[in-house]
Formats: sequence, C-alpha cells, structure tokens
Amino acid sequence: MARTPQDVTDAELAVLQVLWESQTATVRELTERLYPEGTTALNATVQKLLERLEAKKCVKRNRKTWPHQFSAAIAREVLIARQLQTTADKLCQGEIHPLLTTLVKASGLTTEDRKSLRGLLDELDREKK
Amino acid sequence: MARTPQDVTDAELAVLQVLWESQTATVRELTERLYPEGTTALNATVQKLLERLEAKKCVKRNRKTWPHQFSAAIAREVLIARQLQTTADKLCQGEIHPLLTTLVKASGLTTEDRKSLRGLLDELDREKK
DNA sequence: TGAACTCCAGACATGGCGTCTGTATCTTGG
DNA sequence: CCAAGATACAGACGCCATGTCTGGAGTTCA
Repeated sequence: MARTPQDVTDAELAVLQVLWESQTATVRELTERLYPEGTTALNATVQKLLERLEAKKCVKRNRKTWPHQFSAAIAREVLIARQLQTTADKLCQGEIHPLLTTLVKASGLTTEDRKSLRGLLDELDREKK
Repeated sequence: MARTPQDVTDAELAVLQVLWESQTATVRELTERLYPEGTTALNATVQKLLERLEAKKCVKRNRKTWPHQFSAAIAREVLIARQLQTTADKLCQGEIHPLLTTLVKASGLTTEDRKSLRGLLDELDREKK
C-alpha cells in the first residue's frame, strides 16, 4: 500500500491562496505575505514551491519581466472539483452523488442555501431539457 | 508550514472498506482480503492499522472473542462528511456552499439525480419549517 | 504440556515535503 | 563598463508520517 503523493500540498496551497487574491506577484511579495517575520532563506522556499506548482501547471510564470511575475494558472473552483473527485474516488468508487447527499444532509444549510441550490437544479433542467 | 497528519490514511481506509462490507472480521480475514499473495508478516501490519484505527475511534474491537473481532465504528457517510469539511476548510474558509455548487455543476447529474436531490431539499424544508 | 495461532510493543525504512545553502544570472547606479 | 545587490536555480538536507516488520508474551485446544 504505497503512499500517494498529494496533488497540491499545504504549503503550495498557501501560495496559491495569495495568488488568487493578488492576481500576480513576485517571489519577494509572496514571501513577505506568507512569512512576515521570516528570514530571507524563505525566499528560496517560496521559489521552490512556485517551481513545483509550475510543474503541476497550477501557476504561470512570466519570464519576460524581472523579477518574474507569477500568477495562478488554475481556478479555485477547479481545484475544489479535483479535490472532490479525489474524495469520491477514495470513498465512493468515483460516484459523486453520495457526496452531494451527504453534504445536503450533514451540513447546516440555510433556507437561503437551499433556495440557491434549487435555482441551480432548475438551470440544469432547462439546459438538458 | 508544518505538515498536517491525515485523519484516516490510505492503508487504514482500505481496512475500513473491507469492514464496511463485512460487518465484522478478524485480523487474519482482513489480511487475506487485503493482501492475497502476502506473507504472514502482513498480519502484524493489519494489526497495527487496526490499532491506529481503534485509537481514532474508527474501529471497534471485541476482546471477548478469540481471535478478536473487529468492526467499523464509523459510517462511511461520516467519513465523507468529515473529508468534505476538510476540503471546505482548506479551500473555502469552511464554507460548504461553494462545494455544493461545484458538485452540482461539475458532475453529470441525471434527471433522476436532480429529482432525488429536490426530494432531499423538500425534506429539509419540512423539518426546519 | 506442547504446538499453533494471536496479540502487542517497539523498531525500522521509505519517501513526501518544507526548508536551506551555494552558485550562476540578471539589473541597475555610478 | 563595472561593482553591488537582487533574483533565479540546482541540489541537498532533515523531519516526520506512514507502511512494514521483528521478537516475545499471551491464548486455545488436543
């Protein structure tokens, strides 16, 4: 039972979070944001995280500018979807429906939430007729 | 950025999966199921996994019988819910609504699925009035 | 009682992941 | 055009989670 590497690790995710709200940033900016108090060695750390994220196609790097500008190459929603699929694979043989019912049942949905959900369903009904 | 240990690990989950469908089982049975071909050393491995699962309150052990009988102490749905909450915490500051919309949009819900979902929502509406 | 099985405490090993060091490369001010 | 400072990049380190194994004690049954 070999261990399966994570697709986006915690430290990497932290970087992505910042990029999602900043649109674009340099290594220095990211480091200051993620590790205020930190030493300059952390720059290399962030650099490495970005490098790995780039390899995973989660981050785009603009090499034309100096210093390089980084931006997210993957939307939060996509990552959410991917994560949910992983959960489904592990716990429901890939089925997503169980996730939905679990969410709806277990979580404290407000009346508001339920209304918007119905809206979404209606939309789907219309699309597929 | 310290690494956070998983709540239920892959190998542990594999054990749980078997328990969910077998109701109850001994170490030997589990080992044979999980590692057909395996050496007897794997018995200890499974034993250790069970021990850890027990500590996490995911497995119950009946010490009255010999050999001990193990059974799941946590429902699959609970684990799903927990996992979903973790995802929400990491990606949506704990909000579950984004997960829902992602799921509804991304997954190929059949008309049937949508109907049963609406049923669930109606039920909730009735409960909370 | 002895053989065979099970339990259990602890140790071991692999590898993921966050971090750091050292060096090459680039940019800018003088 | 050169020196100084910043950035990029390759590689390595170290901790620890996690899957696995070893040895010995406990249990059952003929």
